[in-house]
Amino acid sequence: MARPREFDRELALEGAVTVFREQGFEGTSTGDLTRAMQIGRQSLYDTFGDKWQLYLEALRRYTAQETEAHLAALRTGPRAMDGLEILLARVRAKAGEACLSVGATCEFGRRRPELMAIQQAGSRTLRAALAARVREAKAESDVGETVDPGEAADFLLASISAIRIAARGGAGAVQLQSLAELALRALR
Amino acid sequence: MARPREFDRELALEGAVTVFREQGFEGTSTGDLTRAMQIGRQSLYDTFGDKWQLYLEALRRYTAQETEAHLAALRTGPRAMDGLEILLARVRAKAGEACLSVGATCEFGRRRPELMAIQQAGSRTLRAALAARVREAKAESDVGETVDPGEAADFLLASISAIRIAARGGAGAVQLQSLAELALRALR
DNA sequence: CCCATTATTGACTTATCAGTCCAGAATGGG
DNA sequence: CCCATTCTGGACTGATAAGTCAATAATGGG
Repeated sequence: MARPREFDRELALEGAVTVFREQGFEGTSTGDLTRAMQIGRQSLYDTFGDKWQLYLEALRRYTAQETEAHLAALRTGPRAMDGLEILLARVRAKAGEACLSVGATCEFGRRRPELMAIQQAGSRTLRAALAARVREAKAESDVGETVDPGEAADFLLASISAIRIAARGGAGAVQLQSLAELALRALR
Repeated sequence: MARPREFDRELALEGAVTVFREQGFEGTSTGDLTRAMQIGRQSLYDTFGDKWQLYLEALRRYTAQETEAHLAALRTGPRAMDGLEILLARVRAKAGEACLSVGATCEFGRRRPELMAIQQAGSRTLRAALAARVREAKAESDVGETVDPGEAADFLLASISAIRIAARGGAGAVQLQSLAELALRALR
């Protein structure tokens, strides 16, 4: 048999995610990547194809993990509104590191269909879960009757981005909290 | 006397702003710049220093213009709340082109002090004007009594970014409108 | 009309980038 | 213990990047 690879593929990918989050695609060199991933240049190309494929895979991984974490937070009870609050609390707590999804959107806009597809796959399920939770919260009278759950879901997704950008721009924990509070206030 | 320059400095700068907005700093080559600015390579370096200096000046110009436009919208009456609505309407209408400020924040975070300084200079005056207007709207009972004007101002700034990111990600006019409506609803 | 001065143009330099090649090292089934 | 296979690391390549240089063109005060 052949020599087994010395590095952990998932661990390496995680390293790539970290660099791409901080520096974006264009701002990251293959040297940055091999250093962060702790693998050799050739291993990178053998394992992931090229820089762009690696970026796509990093985004896929990031999106999947992030979506999962959001869904888990959202499930928190007892009331649906608790889930929404916990979700935003998590976003605030993790806002110190840049969001790869926001970064990708800023960097490429709608120019890369493959990118759009990955983004939308993640946001669709999240949006649906958010809308469902808003509907519950409405039934529990924590959300106003005139609020459309779909619109609210989009608004919450946008608010998550807003909190993350604010953090990247230097907003402190207190400010992020008031952003989250006001976002939820919009649903009352 | 010497030969006068053949191009309009301000017009050239506007061209630079356009490219940087769409492609970011790292994503823009000097070739992209000279093409968009309609000037020669040497003229670019003679007039603006280097790519980074040009980026800073583009951001300064963009921020100044954008701040001015926001302030003008904000002044609209008769009620203070009208100013806020008009401001967000303008943001929605212009969201087709990327925001250079959001782009800079995503691309560089808090890594470049010069960049931070330019950003903050613009957002300080805008934040103050927003807070003042919220205070007025409060007096006119269009904004809830428990709302802190400073926090509301930060929230509105964040919402502006959110609308722009949503648009860059492909959100349509209808969706942007509901985002703006919900943002204002938070102040009620 | 001349010439000091500045603008323009395109060729040039140096560095870095993404991606490839190759030689050597490690593995484990036979 | 051998060797087909696969991994690894460093040297290499071609392209493109930012930034400079030098030769030429245009201007207008003297």
